[in-house]
Amino acid sequence: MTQLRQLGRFMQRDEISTATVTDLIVPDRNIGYTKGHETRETILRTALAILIDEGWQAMSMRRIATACGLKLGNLTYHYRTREDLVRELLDAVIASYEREFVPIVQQDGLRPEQRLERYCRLVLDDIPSKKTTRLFPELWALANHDPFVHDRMHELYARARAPLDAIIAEMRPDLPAEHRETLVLFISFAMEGSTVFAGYEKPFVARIGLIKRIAIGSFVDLVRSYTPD
Amino acid sequence: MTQLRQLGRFMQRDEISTATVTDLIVPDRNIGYTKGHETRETILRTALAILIDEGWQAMSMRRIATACGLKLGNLTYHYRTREDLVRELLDAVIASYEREFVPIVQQDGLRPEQRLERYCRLVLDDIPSKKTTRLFPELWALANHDPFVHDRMHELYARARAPLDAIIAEMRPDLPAEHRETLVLFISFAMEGSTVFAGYEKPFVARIGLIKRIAIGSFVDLVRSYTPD
Amino acid sequence: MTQLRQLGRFMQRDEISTATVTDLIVPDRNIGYTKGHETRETILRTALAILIDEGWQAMSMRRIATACGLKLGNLTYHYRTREDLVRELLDAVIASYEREFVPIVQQDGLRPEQRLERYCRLVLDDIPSKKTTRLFPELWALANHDPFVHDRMHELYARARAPLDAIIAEMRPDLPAEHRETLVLFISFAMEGSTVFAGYEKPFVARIGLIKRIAIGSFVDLVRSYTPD
Amino acid sequence: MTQLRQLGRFMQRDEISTATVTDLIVPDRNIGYTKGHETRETILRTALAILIDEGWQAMSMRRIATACGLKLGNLTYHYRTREDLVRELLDAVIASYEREFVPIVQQDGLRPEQRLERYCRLVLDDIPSKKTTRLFPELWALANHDPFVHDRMHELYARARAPLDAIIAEMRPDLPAEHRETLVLFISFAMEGSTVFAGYEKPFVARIGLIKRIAIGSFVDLVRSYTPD
DNA sequence: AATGAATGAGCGTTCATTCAT
DNA sequence: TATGAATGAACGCTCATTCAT
Repeated sequence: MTQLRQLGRFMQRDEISTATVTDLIVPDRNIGYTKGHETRETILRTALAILIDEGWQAMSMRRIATACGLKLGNLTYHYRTREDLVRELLDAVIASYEREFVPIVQQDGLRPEQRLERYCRLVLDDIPSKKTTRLFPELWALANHDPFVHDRMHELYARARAPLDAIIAEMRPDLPAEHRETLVLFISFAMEGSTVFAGYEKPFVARIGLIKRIAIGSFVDLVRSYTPD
Repeated sequence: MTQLRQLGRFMQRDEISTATVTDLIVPDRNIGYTKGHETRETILRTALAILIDEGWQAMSMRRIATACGLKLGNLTYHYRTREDLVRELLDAVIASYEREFVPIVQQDGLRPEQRLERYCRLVLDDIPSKKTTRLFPELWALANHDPFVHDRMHELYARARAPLDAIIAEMRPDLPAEHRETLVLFISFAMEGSTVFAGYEKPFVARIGLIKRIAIGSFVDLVRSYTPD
Repeated sequence: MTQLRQLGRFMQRDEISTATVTDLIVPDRNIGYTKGHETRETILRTALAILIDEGWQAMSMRRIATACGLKLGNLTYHYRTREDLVRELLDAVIASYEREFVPIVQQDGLRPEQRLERYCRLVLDDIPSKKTTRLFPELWALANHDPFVHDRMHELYARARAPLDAIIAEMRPDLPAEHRETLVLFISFAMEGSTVFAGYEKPFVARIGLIKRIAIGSFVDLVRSYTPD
Repeated sequence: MTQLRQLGRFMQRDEISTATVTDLIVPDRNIGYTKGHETRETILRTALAILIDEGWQAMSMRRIATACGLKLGNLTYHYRTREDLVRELLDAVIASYEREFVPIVQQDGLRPEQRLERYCRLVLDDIPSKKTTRLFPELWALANHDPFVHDRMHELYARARAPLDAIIAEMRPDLPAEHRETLVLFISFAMEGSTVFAGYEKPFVARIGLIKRIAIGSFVDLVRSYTPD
C-alpha cells in the first residue's frame, strides 16, 4: 500500500506520461489570453496523467502543481478549488471519449452486422490502453460515492450506447424497445467488464485477440437470435 | 465531491451497515485470548462497512477507531499499520467470497447446462447487493496501483472461475484448454461488468431480471455453439 | 464560528447593504478624472458594507474586489495595499460621522438644557442603526492593536464631544475644566456603552425608548447638580 | 495595520503575558491523566494571552502552538478544531469573570446604597486592567457576527447584572420590574462604555478616579430619585 | 489490552502583494 | 485604467505512525 506514497515522493515531472493524454480540450474562458488557456490545458493533462499513473488519491493540488512546474498558489488561481479542477477534468476526459466513439458507426455503406462488429472491435481495441484501463475503474469507484461523477459517467455511457442501439434497431426492427435497449446494455457492459481482466498490464491482456473473437461472435449471435419469448 | 466529508461529519457509528457484512472470519492468532480476536474481527467488520459506505479514502485509522468505539492507540495495537489492516481486511473479504462461491456448483444430480445456468444466476444475483457493488469497483481501482490488491483479487477471480471451467469442460470436452478458459473468462467478466450499470443504486438495477435472462441465454448458446475455427 | 465562511459562500453582491452607507466622501486626488474617483468611492462603500455585514476578517481584498465587480488586479491599482484602503476607509467613515454630529447642536434659539437633551437624543437614536452597531465595536477592537485606528477613532470622539463640552460650559460656567471635561466624557461613553446591549439585533434593542429616557434624565440631573466637592 | 504581522513574526514565547491570566479553569476530561489537563490549561492561557496582546486574528492554531512550545499536530490533538478551542476558551474566560463578580455583593452587613457603590467600584476598578480592556471589545466585535459569542457574552452580562438588580430591588421596592431592570441595564452599560476611553493604555486612563466618582454618584442619585412618571 | 500524548507530513484553501501586458 | 498571471506565506485540518504508561 505504501508504494503510492513512494512514487509520489520520488517521481519527477518528466516521468509522468502526459504524452498519452493529449486529446483534452479545455474550454477557453478568456478569449484573447492564450497563456492562461495553455496553462489550464497543461494542468488538466498533468492531473489526468497523475490520475492514470498513481490514482485518485495521488492527484492532489500540490502534486499537480509541482508536476506542472507551477506554484500551488498559481494552480489555485487557475482552478480555485480541487472540485473545480476535477469537474473540468472529468468534463474534458468524457468529452474526449465522446469525440472518439460517437462518430464510429456513422460510416455508411456497411451492413448493420458489419457495423456492430466494427463498433465492438473499436471498443475492445481501446480496452488495453493504459488510459482506459486505469481511468475507468477509478471513475467506477468514485461514482459509488460521488453523485457528480456518477451522473457524468453514466451520461457518457448513455451516449456511447446510442449508436449501438441504432444498429440493433436496424438489425431487429421486430424487438420491443426495452428488449433492444437491454441487449445494448448487456453488450456494452460485457465489454466494459474486460477492462479489469484484459486491460493494460492485466493478467489476460495477451489473450485479448481470442477474447475479442469470442465476444463479437457471441454478440452477433445474440442479436440475431434473441427472442423476447 | 464534498459529500464524503459531509458524510463523515454527520454519520454516527450506528448508521454504518456492519450488519450487512457479518461473514468475515479473522484468523485467530492468539488461541485462548478470544477478546483480542473479537476486537480484531470488529475492526475489520467496521473497516469494511466504512469502505462500502463511504469509500476507500474515508477508511482512515481514526475513522475506523471511532466507528469501533476504540481509541486510536488501541487500534494501532491490534493493527500496527494501516497496511496490516488493509491486507487482513482484503484477505478476509476475499475469503468470504470464496466461501460463498466455491461450493455453488458442487450440487450433484444436475446436468452441466443446469449447473452453468445456476452458477451464472448466483453470480448475477449477488451483483445488486450493496456490498458487492461498492466493494469490487474499489478493488479494481486499487488493483491498478497496488500489486498486492491486484494479486489477491485475481487470485479470487481465478478460484471463482474454477467451477465454471469444470462445467464447460463437461459440456464441451472437445474444446482445447485455451479456448475453454477464454470462454470462461469472457462469461466471467461479462457478468462482472454489470456491477457498474445494474448494481446497487445503479441506473439499470430495475432491469436486472431481463439482463439476467439475456446474459444466461447468451452464455449457454455460446458454450454450446462455440467453435475454435 | 463558521457562519462567516458560510455567509461568504452564499452571499451575492447585491445582498450587501451598500445602500445604508452612501454618505462616504472620498478625496478626489485626480481632479478631472472622475471615473477613477467614482471607482474609489464604490470600493470604499463596498468595503464598508462588507465590514458591517460580515466583519473585519471578511473584508479581504479579494472579497472587496468581487463584491465591487472589479478584478483583483484593478483593485490593487486603486489601492496598492490593503493598508492604504483601510486607512482611507476609516478616514471616510470617521469624516462621515463628523459631518453628521458636529452641526447637531449649532441650532440656536434653544436653551442649553434643551440642546443637551437634543444632543443625547440624536446620539442615542443612532445607536440601533446597523452601521453604528456593527462598525464601532469593530473599531474598538482594532484600536486595541492598531495605533492608527486608535488615534483616528479618538480624534473622532474628541470632536464629537466638543459640542457637548460647549453646552455644559454654558450650563455650568462654575465648573473647572477638568471636571467639565470628565462629565462630558462620562456622558459620552455611557451612551457608547449602549451599543453592545441595545444596538442593532442586540437583546435590549426594544427597550431603547425607556433607556433613552433614563439616560437623558440622568445626564441632565448630573450636569445640573454635580459638585466637584 | 502591519504591525500585527510583525509582532507575530518577532514575538517570542516569553514575551506573552500569560502571567496576567492565571485564573482559567479548564474542565478535566480525563481524570487520572494530569499531563493532558495541564497542557490544555497552558493552551487556553496562551491563547488568551495572544488574544489580549495581539487580537483575534493573531490567535491562530499555529500561533498558539508555537507560543505553547507544542507542535501543531499536538495542539489539534488537544483541541481538534479551532472552534473547539475558542468555545472552551470563552467558557473558561467567562466563567472566570463570573467567579470574580458574582460573590461581590453577598457581603452582608452593608446598606444597599453601600453595596451599590461597592459593586460599581469593583466593576470600574477592573476596567483599566489589560485583560478586560483588551478582551471585551474583541468579544463585542465577534458577537456581531458570531451567535455563539453573542449568546455566551450576554449570558455573562445577565449574570453580572443579577446582583445589581437585587440591590436596586432593595433600594426601590416601589419600582415596576421593567423600570428596575432598565435602570440596571443603564448603569451596567454606562460602566462598560468606559472601557474604550479609560481602559488600559486608553487616553483617559489617568482620569479613572474622577470618572469613578462621577459615575457612582450619578448612579446612586439616579436610583434614589428615578420616577417612572 | 488499552490509553493519552506527540510528531511530521500532507491536505485544500485563502490571502496580500507584485508585475507584465 | 484594467486584466491575467504568478508568488510565497499562512490558514485550519486530517492523517499514519510512534511511544510511554
